[in-house]
Amino acid sequence: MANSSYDPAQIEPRIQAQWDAEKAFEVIEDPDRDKFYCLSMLPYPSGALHMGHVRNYTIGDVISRYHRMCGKNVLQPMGWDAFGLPAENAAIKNRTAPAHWTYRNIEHMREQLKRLGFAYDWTREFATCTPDYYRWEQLMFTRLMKKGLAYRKDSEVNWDPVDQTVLANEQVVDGRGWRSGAVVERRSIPQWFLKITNYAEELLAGLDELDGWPDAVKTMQRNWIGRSEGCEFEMTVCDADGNPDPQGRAVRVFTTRPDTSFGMTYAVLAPEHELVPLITTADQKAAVDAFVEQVAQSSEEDRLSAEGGLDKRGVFTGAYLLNPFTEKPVPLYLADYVLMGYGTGAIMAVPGQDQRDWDFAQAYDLPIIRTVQPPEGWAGEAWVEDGPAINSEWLDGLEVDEAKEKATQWLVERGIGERKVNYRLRDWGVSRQRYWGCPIPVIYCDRCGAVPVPEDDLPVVLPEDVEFMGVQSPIKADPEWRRTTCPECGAPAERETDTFDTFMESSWYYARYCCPGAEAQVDERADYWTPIDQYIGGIEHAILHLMYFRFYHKLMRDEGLVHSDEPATRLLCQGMVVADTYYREDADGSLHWYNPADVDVERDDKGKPVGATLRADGEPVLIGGVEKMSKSKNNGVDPQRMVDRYGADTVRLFSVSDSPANQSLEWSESGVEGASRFLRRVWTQVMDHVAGGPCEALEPGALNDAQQDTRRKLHDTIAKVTDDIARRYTFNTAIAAIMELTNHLARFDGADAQSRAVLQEAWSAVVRLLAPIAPHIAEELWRALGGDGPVYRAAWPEVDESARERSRVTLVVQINGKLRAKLELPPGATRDEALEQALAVENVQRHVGDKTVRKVIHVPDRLLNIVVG
RNA sequence: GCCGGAGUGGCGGAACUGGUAGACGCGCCGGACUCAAAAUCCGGUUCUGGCGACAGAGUGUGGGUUCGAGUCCCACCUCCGGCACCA
Repeated sequence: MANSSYDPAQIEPRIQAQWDAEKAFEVIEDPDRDKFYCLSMLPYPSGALHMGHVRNYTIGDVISRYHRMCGKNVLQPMGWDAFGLPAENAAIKNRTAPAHWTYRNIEHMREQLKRLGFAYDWTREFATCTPDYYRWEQLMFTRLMKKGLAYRKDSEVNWDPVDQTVLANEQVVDGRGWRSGAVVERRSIPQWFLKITNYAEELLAGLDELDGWPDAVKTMQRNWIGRSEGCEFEMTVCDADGNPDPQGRAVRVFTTRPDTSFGMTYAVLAPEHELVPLITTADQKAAVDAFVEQVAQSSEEDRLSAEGGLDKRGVFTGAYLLNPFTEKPVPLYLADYVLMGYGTGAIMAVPGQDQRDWDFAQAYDLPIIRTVQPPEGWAGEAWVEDGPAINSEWLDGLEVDEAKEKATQWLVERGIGERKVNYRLRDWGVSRQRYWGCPIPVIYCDRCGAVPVPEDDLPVVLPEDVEFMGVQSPIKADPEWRRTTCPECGAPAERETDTFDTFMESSWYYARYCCPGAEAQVDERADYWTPIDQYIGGIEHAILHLMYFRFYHKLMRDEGLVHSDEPATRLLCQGMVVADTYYREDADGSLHWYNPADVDVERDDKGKPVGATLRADGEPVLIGGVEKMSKSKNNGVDPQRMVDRYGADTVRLFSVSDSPANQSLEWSESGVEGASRFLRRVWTQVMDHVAGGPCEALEPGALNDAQQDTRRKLHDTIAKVTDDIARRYTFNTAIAAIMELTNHLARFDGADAQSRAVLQEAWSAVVRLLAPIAPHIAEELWRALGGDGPVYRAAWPEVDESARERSRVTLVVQINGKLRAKLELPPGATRDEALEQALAVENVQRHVGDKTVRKVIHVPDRLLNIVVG
């Protein structure tokens, strides 16, 4: 094999077959070794891999292979998030069953992953749409029902009145059903929820312990949970004169600013509030009914588009509430800016201290009383910052924090209210009115109500061999599937036909990988592997998936299934893959997008792009800038084509070489060629070295300067690459350092025996440093260098600190902070020695001239700054 | 509006703890090899002036701290991401 040229198409499948034969990446629990669980978020089997997958899985594979070489017992599994709406859409389009489409895609994508050489333990693979998997989440759900952590309540859905079906949000296009084109209605139907809010405090507090998670993700989750402290108190309904409601009704409000209560000039109920029909006065009934109807009609989108809330709408109920602080009545309104889903669905309004209340008060001509003194010259509207209380009787003069505390105590002591913590987080609605999902294991009996399917009757299997037309779920359309008997009373009953949100499957898959075949959701093997040591996935999952995943881990912990509090200790969110876009504009203004692979770019003589033409017709196209790879901008690059053309190692190398893992990666064909060129150079250089025959043993004490320099460079590089991969996730700088070293080795002229020994040490290290990133070529070169066993099992190179010691260091000489000279000195030079040497340099003398040296800053072995003036 | 993150050559990016700004790669320019081209190899490449040694300027803008600032502080501008009437 001496000097054959680098041919990835020939090498890579052969190496992959070898790994398969050796069962190279199959692992079992081993209590005597440190484990490392490295997990990339599992893919949805959409049909083919895209570059985002390649980048995600390459990052995971680099980390996995690195830790394996460091001697860890590494688990890196892979599977399929196989339920979901796209399968239903594809089923309609291709006239096949969703299951068939899904399994076929899995077959294809598995082959693609294998062709990329990822070190997965394929014996642990599963698809979440199989009963062997989802039966366990059905079991967990029935247990949660019994614990009261799963409950049913009415909630709104999108209803297509023509197709008579519920639509997912993605199926609503401009307020109309995607198939029927009918205007979508809001309908309230009973749905299942999991009480994630019971865990709000723990989910929030746990973030403080997750040192290995990006701050961005933790911040987003904190905001999403949205904890706020305040108090809830009651106000009695009354008339304009303060005479109490004969029925003794009262309204509870939540506020974070009890200190401002003396400035309450009105109060507001959400339009959906249960008291609305009960307390509205006869003369206001017509107006209130009209308003409630108007709000109900306006879709979610309308309410969202009125964001920022300039147009706050409302109506007077005719009723009043008695402000306990002033014992005076304030008018009670309905308004669309008060949400039923947060707090109590009712607020006290203090326009002086709340901008929304200010806006509403202006629009409805309500009085404004300031209760916090704004600073001098304040010309704004509501004042929401700190300041002394005013117009507040016994609170006057107190700062906000003191006044809050005093007002709260006052409410508590009188039994009017209590301290209360509220969360923005809502319970997790898990019902989906779709077919292709895990059936919710519930039976409805007229007598017994909603009954969980008994554990022995699980799983409730979703039929896979179905006709799917897209109008209605086949299990909803099939009365036979629904029909059953009540497990409690034996009377005829019906099954739930809704299925779970697919986030349910992806909330616990990581634990199932640990224990294939377990006769429980997970078994004790999960305690060996979890928590995940390194989790990798896109930032788009920062909130939903990563919150449900943490929640579900705690649910499993509380069922005694796992014994840690958090599912993953380190999280890396990789950046997106982006690419140039090119387009033409038609006469009618519509844009046509052209794939970067079909476009030639023209540049000026500085290399700046000045135009682009479509290769097919030679006519110009416009440059549209860099965007996330997408179908709509036609700037996607097919990984398969890249692997076919350049090989898996090149694709892997490029996908981590051009930017840090957590930043976006700009795809460029010439960059890929650069990666390919680098691998070919390494190949040629190693093979040239190997062609020189066996090397004698290295004698570190007997090396000349050039040989020592090379060893220093080598061991500096090993240290840097190790730190970059293990700690910093900066594979780009790791690769740059390896390239620098190979450039150095190419110039290292060594035909004598010790030079060849240095080169042998160096190449053997370079090949191992590259092995996590480009494992196939590394395997081949490792063998050529006479390495022991396969490179994936070889030991990660160790740093020889003695090789890094320097006989000369570069001392930078500055005059008044400006670089004027560089000195090569032995390490450890004193300030005076350095100064003497520096002043001997002509350029330094020239800049010092006859000026006085006022100060000398000396950073040993690094820098000397001479301050003159 | 609120909360994050980021602005550095022609481009992607490097500079990790306040100490040589521009590593590495791409692109571009020049050269070698070749009948020629591709591939490969060698050299150059922040801007301005100079044959050069060198000098001046330079990390979004304006201030500040410091012997020294891409890095720290203050104010502002722009872009990206998240949340969006959460009382």
